[in-house]
Amino acid sequence: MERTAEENGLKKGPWTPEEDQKLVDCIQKYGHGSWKELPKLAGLNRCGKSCRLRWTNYLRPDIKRGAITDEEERVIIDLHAELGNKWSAIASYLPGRTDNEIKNFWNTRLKKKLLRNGIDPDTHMPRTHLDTLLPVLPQLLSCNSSRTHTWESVVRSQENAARLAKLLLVGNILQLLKSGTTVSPHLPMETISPSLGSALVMSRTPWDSLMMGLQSERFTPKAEFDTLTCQPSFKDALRPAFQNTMETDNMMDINSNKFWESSNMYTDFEVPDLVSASPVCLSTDQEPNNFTSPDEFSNPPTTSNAMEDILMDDEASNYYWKQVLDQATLSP
DNA sequence: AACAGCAACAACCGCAAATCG
DNA sequence: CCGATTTGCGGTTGTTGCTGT
Repeated sequence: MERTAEENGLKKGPWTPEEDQKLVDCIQKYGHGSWKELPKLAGLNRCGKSCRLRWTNYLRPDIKRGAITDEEERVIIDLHAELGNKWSAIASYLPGRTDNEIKNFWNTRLKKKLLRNGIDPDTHMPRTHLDTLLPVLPQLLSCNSSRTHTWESVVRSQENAARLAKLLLVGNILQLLKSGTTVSPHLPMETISPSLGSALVMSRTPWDSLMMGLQSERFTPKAEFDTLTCQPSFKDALRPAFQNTMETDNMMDINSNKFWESSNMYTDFEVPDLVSASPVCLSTDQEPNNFTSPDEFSNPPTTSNAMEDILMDDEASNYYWKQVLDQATLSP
């Protein structure tokens, strides 16, 4: 059993220039056939493990000094999307860079950079949490250009808001499924998004046109994210669906950029964490839903198959939901 | 000037795979 | 083949230096 350096009375902590020199001299003279034996040969009061790390991460002559370049950054992002946290594998593509350096660079900079741009650093996909919708819903509901809100126009606004909610729901489900998380259609809606359940049941209108947008290849989340520029093209991904669902009369034109620019939806937007599909998250103390639905819609189903009730509500959408879920389940 | 907060980086630890006897 | 030892990897922690108050 390996004992720690402390247990062996060996030195820990930062290396001194003298120690570095001893290590370099020793390796130049004898090589590093056995890291275990090397400290004795070099006259160092360090464990072999510490010597190896110091050599591979800092003293090796082929170490590339200086900041990681933009090009290297691009490579790291791409390889991470491909390989995950296989730092040594990623490092093998970047001559002179160590796995430790890349790992640190990822954890301290790239991770934050991706998060700032609304990208989940684990999945490299846009973070389409359903609750991102909530700040937008009031705007959707109030974006009628006319000052006089007819009941019909209000209902229509709400229908479109619900459509947006559903669209984001699909994106979230796809993301969860593709990331390997199992989502049962029998889970209550609150499991997926406690705050959005009531919003989703507001409208029970057919939304086949929404699905047309979804089915368009442009929706594929990964294809919509430029890993190099870290710019999610979330807007463009959603646009096809809205071209079909949004009415131009009394509604802000979804194509005019006015909505997107003012909604702050994907720029400088603080994107919350992905919701977990785990029943652990089935708490009732979630943030209150700041969306007030009309009375007739204010009783979201609470039974165990509530989600199924909602998603499979009408025949038109039933077929599409099954397709979407099947597709997502089959995807690697 | 002193302090707190934060980011960046170096180094350590634990575990698992590979190698050795 | 099997247990012990070594090596490699990834996650985490500790230290240092910078910046803002």
